[in-house]
Formats: sequence, C-alpha cells, structure tokens
Amino acid sequence: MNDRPVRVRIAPSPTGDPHVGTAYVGLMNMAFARKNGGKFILRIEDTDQERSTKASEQAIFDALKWVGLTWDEGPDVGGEYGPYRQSERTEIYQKHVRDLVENGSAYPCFCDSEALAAIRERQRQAKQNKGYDGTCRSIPKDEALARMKAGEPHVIRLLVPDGTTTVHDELRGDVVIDHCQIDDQILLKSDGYPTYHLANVVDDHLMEITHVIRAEEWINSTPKHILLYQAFGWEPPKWVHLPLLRNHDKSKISKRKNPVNLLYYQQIGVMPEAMLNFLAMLGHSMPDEREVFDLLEFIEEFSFKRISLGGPVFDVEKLMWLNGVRIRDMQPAELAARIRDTMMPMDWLLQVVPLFQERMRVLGEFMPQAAFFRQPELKVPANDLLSAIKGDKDPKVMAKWLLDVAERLDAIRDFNPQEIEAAIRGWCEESGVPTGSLFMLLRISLTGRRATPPLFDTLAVLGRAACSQRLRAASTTLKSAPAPK
RNA sequence: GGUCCAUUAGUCUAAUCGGUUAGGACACAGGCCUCUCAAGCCUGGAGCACGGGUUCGAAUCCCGUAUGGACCA
Repeated sequence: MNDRPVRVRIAPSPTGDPHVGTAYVGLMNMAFARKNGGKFILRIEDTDQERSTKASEQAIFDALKWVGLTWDEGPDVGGEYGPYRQSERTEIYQKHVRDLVENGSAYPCFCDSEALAAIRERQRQAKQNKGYDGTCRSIPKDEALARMKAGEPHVIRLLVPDGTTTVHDELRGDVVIDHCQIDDQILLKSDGYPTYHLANVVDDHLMEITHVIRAEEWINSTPKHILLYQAFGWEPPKWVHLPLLRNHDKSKISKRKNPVNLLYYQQIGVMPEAMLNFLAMLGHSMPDEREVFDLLEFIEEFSFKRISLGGPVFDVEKLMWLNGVRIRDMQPAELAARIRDTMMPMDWLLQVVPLFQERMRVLGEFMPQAAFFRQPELKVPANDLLSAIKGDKDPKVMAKWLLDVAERLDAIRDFNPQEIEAAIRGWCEESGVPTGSLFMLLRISLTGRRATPPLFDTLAVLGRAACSQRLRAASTTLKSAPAPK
C-alpha cells in the first residue's frame, strides 16, 4: 500500500461558518499531499440534513480558497471519484451496509427511544456506562430481515466483538483501545442516512485515501473505523492524528473563547498568507527555526517528524505580528491596492453606504462614521456600556444578556436583518428584558457609539463573526466592571 | 466516572545516536534612535511539571505521581 499514490482529504460539514480548525487540518493535509506528489481532496460531509446548508458549503469553499488552499478533487471541481458530497452518495452507503448485515458484522436494531432510555436507566442503576447493550444482536437473522422488510423502523448497528484494537498512529505509535470503550455504533440512521463513521470509512476506501490526517479528537473512535475496514475486508489507511488547536485556557478552541470564524480574520484585514503562515507554525516547525515563510517553503519542509503533539494555543497576538511583518515588506502601491480591495471592496460599500446616505452632508463624514465596521478590536470602555441603561443597573446581569444574545445570533441560519430582529426580540420576550434596555446596550457594544444606522441593519452588515466577537468582548468588560452606585 | 493522548518560560517552538552556560520568536520591561507613535537596534526578566530509577552522564530512555486536554457515559 505504500506504493499507492498519496491521496488525502478533509471532510468539513457545511453546518456553520468556516472554521480556522478546518483550514488548519486542510493545510496539513495539503502540504503532505504536495510534498509527496499526491492528491488533496475536499469532501463535503452533509449527512446531517437538518443543519447542512448550501450557503455554508459555499462559504467554506470561499474561505478555504481565501487562505490559499487548493484541492485537486471536490464537489466544485469534480474528479474521478465523485460525487464528493455525502448526501449524493446515500445509495452507496445503503448498499455497503447491506453487505455488512449480510456477512454478520452489522445488525438491525429495532429499539425505539423508550427502549433505549430503559437500557440507560438500567445501566445507571448498575453503575455501568457502556452505551447500547446489544439487545437486538440476539434477534435471529431471518426474523430481523423479515421485520426490516415489513417496514419496521430500525437503525443498523456495527457488531463490536469483545477484545481490543490497536491503532497505529503515525505520530504517536501504537494506541491500544479496549472494545468495552466502544458501543455498537449506529451506522445507518432510521432515516436511511449514514452516520459519520460509516460514510467516512466507505468514502475513504472508495476514494482510495491513503492517509487519514485529522484532529486528535477522533483517535478514540478510530477502532470503530478499523473494525469497519475489517468487516468490509478492506485495507485501512494510515492514521495521523493532529493536535487540537486550543483557547488560551488550553481547552479545545471554541467561538465562546476565541474568534474561530475565518471570515472574521478576513474582515479585520488579516492577510491570507499571514494566516497560512501562522497555522503552519502551530504544531509544526521549520528545521532552521524560520518563522516567516510562504506556502512553498512550508511544503518543502513539511514532515510528520516535525509535528509536536502538545495542543498549540491559537495566539492571535502572534498572528497579528506575522501580518505586520508582511505589511512592512510590501511595496506601498501593492499595500494600497490591498487595502482598497480588502477593506473597501465595492460590494461591501454598496451594503454600507445606504445606511449612511441620509446621515452625512459631505463625503468626508463617511469614513469616521463607518469606521467601526472594520475596526479589529473595538474596545468599548465599561462606562460607555453602562451608560446604555438608565437608572439601576448591574454589570453582571448586563454581561449575561450580551452572552445570551450572542448565542442567539450564532444560531441564526441566514444572518439578515429580519432574522436578527426576530431572534433578538424573541430573546427579549422570553427573558423579560425590555427591548428599550437591551437595544442601546447592543448598539454600544457592537459599534462603540450611541448614534448609528438602524440596529438590525448594522448587525447584518457587520456580520455574524464580528457580532459574536464584539458581544463577547463587551460581556467580558462588563463582567469585570465595578457595580455603579 | 471510564479510556486514551499530551506535558520545554504567559504563548509558539528548537535542541540529529542521551554530553548545549537549554537556542529562537511573540508578548512583557528597560534603553538607543526620534517632533510623536510605530518600525528598527540593544539589553533584561522568565522554562525542561514532580518523584524515582537506568547511565560515567537524562529535557532526551523506563516507571510512577500530578496537571491539562479529548472521547465515551
């Protein structure tokens, strides 16, 4: 298998904004592919029909291209091994799962949610925690098949035998995991869609993936995947588990504690080369300790041997420094063009200008009024935030409001003024916070000003990423503010 | 709670087969430069998680402990 041409992939889910972690794992995959003359594939994992959207898929393509990733095969560029969207491959999964039921390595499970709850309850009392107990394993095969044929709702589960599986990770060596840690994983949901584990294995095999380079969080479920390869009689790929990007407190990177949305960095004017450079030095180092380098240099030196396993903190300070180094290296004309194209592109101006049209007398009033849109770190003083509310106020309570609203905004599917308004008014109604109290607080938190264009239009133009970041920042400011008398 | 993974300064990291005054970078502090601020240059503080082994010699190998994280429940 070592003589097979290298083929690697990333498989993001189009269920939200493009994430820095996707770019990170993508970069490592792409570097490995390029270094070894192989192919880098983008596959869209949209088996979650509820949450997947086309808009999110497109945003992921755009953002990954923005940082400079290029893939050889994918939904947008095609390829020999398509389709590259899992939602277009459901028949493939269903066929394969039938093979597994046929050869006895998977079985239908008819337990409904009540039955499952009962199992869980029993386990709780017995103080065990083993997941599904395998009740439906014992149904005779012909009876099971008959019930399936009769249309009884069911899922298909992997039959996990007793024993252990050794995962040979290319970075860590052998990792032994006992099967008692794994339950009979659902492979096919009752709606006929596959779960991640099934789709991932089937696709990786059919797409002839040679190395699965993914985040460390998957290492514990790798035995399931190996078991699946064995059940199909396929040869597994090599496993490479990358360290997880971290917040400052070392927990797994999350939007609650760090801007993780690539669009945010794009919006504040981080240049893609700097972002790529920064990601490349998280967990990987250059032999001569170079820190400023471009993609080609990185590919040249990329090696699993140079990956360190401690989870690197995503330190925005260093990213900003890297970006500054590049700015200083540019020719003024180049920089000027860059500023014009990225900070004031026409399509953006067309969105923003109408908001200020009735609010200015001379053109010169536009820039200072609209500056807050593009300000990287809007630091709003605690007093300004507190001034949003007249009379009695509690900064801690206000901080909580902002956090709650940020959560609401994160959950909005289409970030337009109508949905934003509905979400925020909805929150006010549920929580009993008067809109009058909240709206000025939001305005000041997000813009640093008391006078702005209409709130919801402003939020929509600002974008989800910046809103999320600013609300959380304002919330933090308030949390440490002294209570006014 | 169970399992797995990890551990060099606040952060990113280097240290080819065990022998280095443990190196670089960001951030921080001080200074130089300078109309200011940056940038640049110089200087400084700050680290091998802990305890046992193995060895002439351990950041490096082994075993424990601690801490952090992930996954599962």
